[in-house]
Amino acid sequence: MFVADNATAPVYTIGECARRSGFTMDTLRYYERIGLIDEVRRTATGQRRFTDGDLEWLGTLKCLRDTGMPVEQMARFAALVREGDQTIPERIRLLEAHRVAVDASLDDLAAKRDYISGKIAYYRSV
Amino acid sequence: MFVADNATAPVYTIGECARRSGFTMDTLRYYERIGLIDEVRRTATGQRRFTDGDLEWLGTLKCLRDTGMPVEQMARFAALVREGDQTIPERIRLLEAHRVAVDASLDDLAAKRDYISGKIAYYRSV
DNA sequence: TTAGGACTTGGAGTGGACTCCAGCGCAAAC
DNA sequence: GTTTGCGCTGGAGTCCACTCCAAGTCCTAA
Repeated sequence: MFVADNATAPVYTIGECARRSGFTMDTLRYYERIGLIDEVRRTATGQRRFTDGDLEWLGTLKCLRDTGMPVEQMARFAALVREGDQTIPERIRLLEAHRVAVDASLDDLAAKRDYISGKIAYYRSV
Repeated sequence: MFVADNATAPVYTIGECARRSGFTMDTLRYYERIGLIDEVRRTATGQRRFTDGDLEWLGTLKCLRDTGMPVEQMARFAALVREGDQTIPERIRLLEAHRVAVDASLDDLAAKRDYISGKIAYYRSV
């Protein structure tokens, strides 16, 4: 399920990977440079080839990023993943702390949405 | 209800206003400079004195800002408010468009929170 | 085989939203 | 009445997260 046959697994150019992941090509290269993505495999001539595994990881990164996690914290998470299974408890702690933050921002956002609705209703009543 | 007696209405220093509004003093001055806040009243020696009315407006700005509205769009909203009641229909349009955006980001955030929860559950199961 | 698009690099540049600073005047608490 | 601290200005600086660039190489479809 997670480990595809390398010989036949589809690989993606950076353009295709950008299309599929929702990041730009520049962002993908940037993320690789700062260590958010492991060294991406290359063709003999040096072009990047992303795998489905890379895409899955990028999906996780997208989720963390879009929920407001700073790049630096994502980098710490990426480092933990690289270190192996013994870091799973710490990864859990990190994700739980993040979930708490996301929940708080959901609550805050919902309250503010209601405030905006109230404002609209007020303007309509004028 | 909205128009207090100016002679006795409480006024706030910029520090107090910062504490109450949730913006920093620097941000308040910055917002005034770029026209997000009307010219704030001053003491004879030039110090700012914010009123409850200012604070109410700052509450609206905080709400818009915290829900992701760019400063430039808030400035357009502020300009509409300054122009008077005939701009109310346009203000409604602006706020409704913003509410749609906020709703979308609420949905997105909730979905991503669930993804994170799933990730945590997965790590726990390992 | 060749045209045109996709990809490479390191480094510089951008945009948004603040945030800080120096050097000063004013306030208010003891 | 002085010290401690708050506030003033204009302009420069910062931070984050990209984003763009030039000059070159590579890939693919006709």
